[in-house]
Amino acid sequence: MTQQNKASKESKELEKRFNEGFEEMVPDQGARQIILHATEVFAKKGLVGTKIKDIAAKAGFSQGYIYNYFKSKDDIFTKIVELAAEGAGNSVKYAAELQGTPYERIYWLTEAFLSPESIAMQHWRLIMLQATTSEAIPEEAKRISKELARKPFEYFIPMLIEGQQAGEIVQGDPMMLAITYFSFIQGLGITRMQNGKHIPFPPVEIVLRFLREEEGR
Amino acid sequence: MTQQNKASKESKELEKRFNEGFEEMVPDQGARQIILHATEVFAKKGLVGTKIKDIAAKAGFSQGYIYNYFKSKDDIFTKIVELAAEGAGNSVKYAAELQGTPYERIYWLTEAFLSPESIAMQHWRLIMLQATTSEAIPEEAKRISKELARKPFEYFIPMLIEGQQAGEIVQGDPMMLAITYFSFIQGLGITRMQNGKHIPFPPVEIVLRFLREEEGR
DNA sequence: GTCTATATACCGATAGAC
DNA sequence: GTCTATCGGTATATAGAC
Repeated sequence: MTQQNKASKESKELEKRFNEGFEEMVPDQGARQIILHATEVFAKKGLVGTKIKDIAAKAGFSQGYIYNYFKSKDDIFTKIVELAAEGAGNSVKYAAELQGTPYERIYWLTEAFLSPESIAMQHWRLIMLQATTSEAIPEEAKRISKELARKPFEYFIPMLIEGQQAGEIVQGDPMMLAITYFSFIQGLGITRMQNGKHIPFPPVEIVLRFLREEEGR
Repeated sequence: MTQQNKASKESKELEKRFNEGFEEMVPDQGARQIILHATEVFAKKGLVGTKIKDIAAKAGFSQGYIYNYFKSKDDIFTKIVELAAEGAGNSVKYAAELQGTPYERIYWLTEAFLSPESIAMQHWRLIMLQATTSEAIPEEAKRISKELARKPFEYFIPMLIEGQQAGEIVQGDPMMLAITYFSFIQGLGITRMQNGKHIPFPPVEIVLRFLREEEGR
């Protein structure tokens, strides 16, 4: 009766992939802790609205101690942007490598993206959003987000083309369809963040209907 | 060949409606000027990232002079949130009143929302986004945005239901479909803001496919 | 009317104490 | 290792000059 109660094991795997590489990219345990807390605060208050004190308080440190791990607030933010962009790319890459038809793989990916459980993913997304829309952002962070934002497309578009050839995906410019897809996902993610888990939310089938080749044609 | 080159006259009318009431709600000419410029800066830098100096410079005033029109930065921001929320409601309301089938009216509305010409509308939307996602926002602004955010739904949902009865719109919980619709629009609007006019963008037909009742069923 | 100058406060980053 | 104290810079809002 209700929407997707149990996520497929594939989508759960994808969620995990999103965070893979975190340990390697940030070897220090304390730094990871700070990043986790900082992500939450940045997502809610923005870069400028976030005070080092806020992050320190959440992480259980004093204000000054943060500077033993990072040399500036911008530094923390930039690192998070890097991790988030990397993670998004990895999810799509892994989805592309799964066993299944193109539509099935896109289905699992969508399921992972929209899962209400993956709060972390929603936070990353809000930070990426700031990195790409706001001007009050360190140049380095903008550069990274621009550079890495292409990765998801690189892996997604071949899946679309494959699906078009198999007659599963609607015809049309694959780049345009990919842009539409990620815009949709972004919009739904934001709605999730704004309203929490308990509003009516579309099942994956509805979200992907714009991509689906109609059987009756 | 390319996507919607000429917008329908209906959608242009809707864009205008978005700004209607601006003069009445902000009678003072100088205040309107400041709001227009402030909207742009807030959209790009966020509330905290925006300095009164930025707004003043754009409006051609000295920093201190702004305070002859508004008593604080929060005051300006809150006013903008109010105007934006009101405008969004008015667009949908007017769309619901147009002559045409439910699907046609939703089509025109979507056209208006996605028009690359209506930069102002995209700016309003980014500010509404901040008002609803950020914690570093005056309480009053949050209250207003929460209260007025329901208006678009009030006018949109009856159109959906009418369309369902006419067999134009897919079956399913109208609230869920409306949430999906506005999420989609929001996501596409953000993509527009991030990338400008010159990336591949879906025509309205593609965007609305998830709402369309399939003929072949 | 509009600008300049300033008081007040806050925050980021450093340096030094324990 | 972790915290406290502080310096310097910057922004808001006001008050007074022209």
